[in-house]
Amino acid sequence: MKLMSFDELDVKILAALSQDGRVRWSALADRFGVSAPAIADHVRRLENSGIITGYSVQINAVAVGLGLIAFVSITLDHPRHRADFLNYVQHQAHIQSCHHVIGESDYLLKICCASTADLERILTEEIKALPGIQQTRTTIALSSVKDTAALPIDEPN
Amino acid sequence: MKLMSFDELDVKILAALSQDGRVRWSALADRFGVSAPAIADHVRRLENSGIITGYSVQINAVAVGLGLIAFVSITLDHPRHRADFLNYVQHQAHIQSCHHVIGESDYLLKICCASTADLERILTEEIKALPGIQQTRTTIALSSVKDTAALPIDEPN
DNA sequence: AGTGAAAATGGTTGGCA
DNA sequence: TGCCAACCATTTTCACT
Repeated sequence: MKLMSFDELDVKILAALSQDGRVRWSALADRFGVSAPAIADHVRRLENSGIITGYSVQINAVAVGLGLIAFVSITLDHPRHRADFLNYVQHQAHIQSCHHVIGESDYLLKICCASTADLERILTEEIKALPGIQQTRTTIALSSVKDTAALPIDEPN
Repeated sequence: MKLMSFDELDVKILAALSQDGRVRWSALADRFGVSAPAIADHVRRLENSGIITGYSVQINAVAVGLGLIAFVSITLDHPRHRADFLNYVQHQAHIQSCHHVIGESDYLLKICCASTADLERILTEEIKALPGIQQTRTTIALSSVKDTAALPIDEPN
């Protein structure tokens, strides 16, 4: 993973791939007025430099029965419990994100699950059963106005 | 967008595409013991039924200078201002998510930006300038332990 | 639904500007 | 770095089960 400077074409490619991660190199080549191998070169470089970390599909969570989103603020009572906690977080697929935050609590988790019963199990049997959890505060989302992982990268002209 | 039941192969495909959104149909065909057209058929059906909503690239936010994440809780002082607020949220690329929540505040935003100066501008010039914002509370993320959009879909055996 | 083979499209490699 | 052209791989279509 080496340092890299990106040019305008790289930014255009990142913006385009954010919208359609399976777009053909040839389509981008036509759109940006270069050849397909040129696009492939840029993409390879973005991948090798660690700027592009992967590709994924976007799935309608409600349609697959995973429509409940909850945010859980967690305060740990001692730094000694941090490693176990982080290990737990990394291994649970229903924990979509975990941010170390500054302020009232230590960590903010976003949990994606099927139902309130499911959430209840995660909170009581998993999270509160971990060592060193001093306090949790759970906020349930009534609806998702917007929920994307896309970065604010604008396509240059 | 019609109702659809999914079988085991669909679940396998969704799990595989979550890990690699650009994987070749032929590779999935080999892995799951079916033909490439069979994979293509399933994927097309998942797309047409609205279960797959798109594909995207995963980008290292820090590497492109967008390493500051903040969570902003917002309380609106009157439902009349809701439409304007939601419209604002939809049109700002740096607002990655907005959930209508139950509890102390009305909405929880996740903001992705370049710096504290950038965040300051967003908060004071954009958000607090909107009509009907009664209260905001901002939490800055020190680090992201985990941050994925992947749904908890396990690959069946 | 799924298959297999043919036709079409797209990707990759290597020589060169 | 980028292009072109040829070669190779993949996707798509279609008749059939």
